Amino acid sequence: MITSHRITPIAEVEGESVTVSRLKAACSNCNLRELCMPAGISSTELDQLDELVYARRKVKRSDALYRTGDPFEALYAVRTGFFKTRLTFQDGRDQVTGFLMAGELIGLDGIGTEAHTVDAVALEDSEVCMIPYAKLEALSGEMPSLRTHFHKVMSREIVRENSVMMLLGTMRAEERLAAFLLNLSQRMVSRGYAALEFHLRMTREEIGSYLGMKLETVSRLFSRFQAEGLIEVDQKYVRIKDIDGLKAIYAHHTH
Amino acid sequence: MITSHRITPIAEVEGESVTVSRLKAACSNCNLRELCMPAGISSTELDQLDELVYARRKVKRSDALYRTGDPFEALYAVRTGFFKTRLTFQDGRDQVTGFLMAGELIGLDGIGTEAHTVDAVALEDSEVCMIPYAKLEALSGEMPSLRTHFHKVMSREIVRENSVMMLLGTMRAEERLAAFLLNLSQRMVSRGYAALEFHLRMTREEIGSYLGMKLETVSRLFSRFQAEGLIEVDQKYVRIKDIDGLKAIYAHHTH
DNA sequence: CGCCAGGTTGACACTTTTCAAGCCGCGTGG
DNA sequence: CCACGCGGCTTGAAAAGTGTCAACCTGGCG
Repeated sequence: MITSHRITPIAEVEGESVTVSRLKAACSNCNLRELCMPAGISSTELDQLDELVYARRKVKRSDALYRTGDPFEALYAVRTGFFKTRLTFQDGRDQVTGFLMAGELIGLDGIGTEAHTVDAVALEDSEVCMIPYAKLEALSGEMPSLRTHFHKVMSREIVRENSVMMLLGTMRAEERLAAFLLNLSQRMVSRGYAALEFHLRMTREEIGSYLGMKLETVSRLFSRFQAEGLIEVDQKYVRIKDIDGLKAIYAHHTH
Repeated sequence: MITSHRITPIAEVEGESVTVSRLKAACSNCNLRELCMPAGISSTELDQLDELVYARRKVKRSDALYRTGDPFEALYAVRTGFFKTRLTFQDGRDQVTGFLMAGELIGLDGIGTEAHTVDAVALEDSEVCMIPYAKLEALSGEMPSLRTHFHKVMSREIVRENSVMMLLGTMRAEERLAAFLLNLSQRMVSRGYAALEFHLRMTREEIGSYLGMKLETVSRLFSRFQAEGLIEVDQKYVRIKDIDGLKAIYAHHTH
């Protein structure tokens, strides 16, 4: 068990303003605990978890939390802000593989090869809790509830990606965009934000990249959804006016 | 620790011929060990692993190893044969999310919700090793090397799915099919089979489903690849004649 | 104040799907 | 043993959906 917390320099990324603070991150006080950590955990276990979270780190908008090829050291839980993960193909094409908000875990891609396979980029000024992976491995040996929870988190990521595959493989552009808006809305709700009104943190191009379409198609669809009275859009601002209408597009499958 | 191996009935799936045999599956003797299990494991640890694999199970062609909604009990390592996993959407559309061959692990989708979220279907008469998940959880508490290995396997599955997302999101049909053939070829090689000649275990429709295109498109592309001298196709038989040509299609990105 | 990234919209091109017809090969049953 | 049926595959022609290219707009920031 670690009793004195050493402050050591962490991953200095050239040319970027990365701040690491030892604030004693304290899962035990964190209001994201429900999202982030195993439910029904005992208070002694919670103390152990507090050992796990090494430090917080601030990441400025458009800076990378890590990059493809970086050695894998830690997982990160988003405290505040918004990230995307981006996979770059050998010929330079890239694709957004995920958008991450508060309480979600970034970095699972690195475990398998001990190096990151995607870039994680902040879409707004953000803060993460850093979870050194070696500690997580060790602690999960002693703490079955943590282990089980961690496995569930990974499995759910696999399942999420399955449904993205289905989205990309079988759905039309309008269905994908409806699914995307509904998914965002739902995640806002579970964080206590308004369900039907939000600011997009990403550009049309990033949305399109995630959904496998061009930015022009995204833009046209926003316009069309608005014309049909489903939503109200003004640049990054979106208000869902007819959620059932969106659900119908997403699921009803006119064919 | 379990010393006497009880033979209890396992998941009786109605109307399907599922055979479970207690053959003392014995990872220690298994020629798939390199694929399936952590490298550099000690022999005492290997004995522990043998405890983990509860039984083998035969699955006939077109039967399901498990179905969406089935309670999650175990992971399965493919011993022989070939499987697909299939995700079904609420409106009935479905998509193949993976093809699995010997040494690969099926069932990770179930951990997160304790119920399976896809169907796993044998594409030929197959046999799997059953790994009860509760045992894996428990044993991974005691055995760091197993724990680490398991986490890597899950992470690699996430990474694999990332690259399928890229395939579906950014590549054209011909690029996807080339990527598919190259991937199959590579996996054959790592199992000691011929790299450039194989029998497809899946239909055009299943390939198309996995790659997000219609079976007619798959068929046309096979014909075109053949006409261009890249491959030789006769129904399920495929021979790669110009692997560099395929790689060029996959990666070169004519645009 | 002017630039520029990000967004919108139109016209047209291209890829892939859809629909349709026909072929092949294999297993089943007469 | 052969005929039949049927799933799986191939191919063509037309339609639909999305991408490409281009012009223009807007708002924020240096």
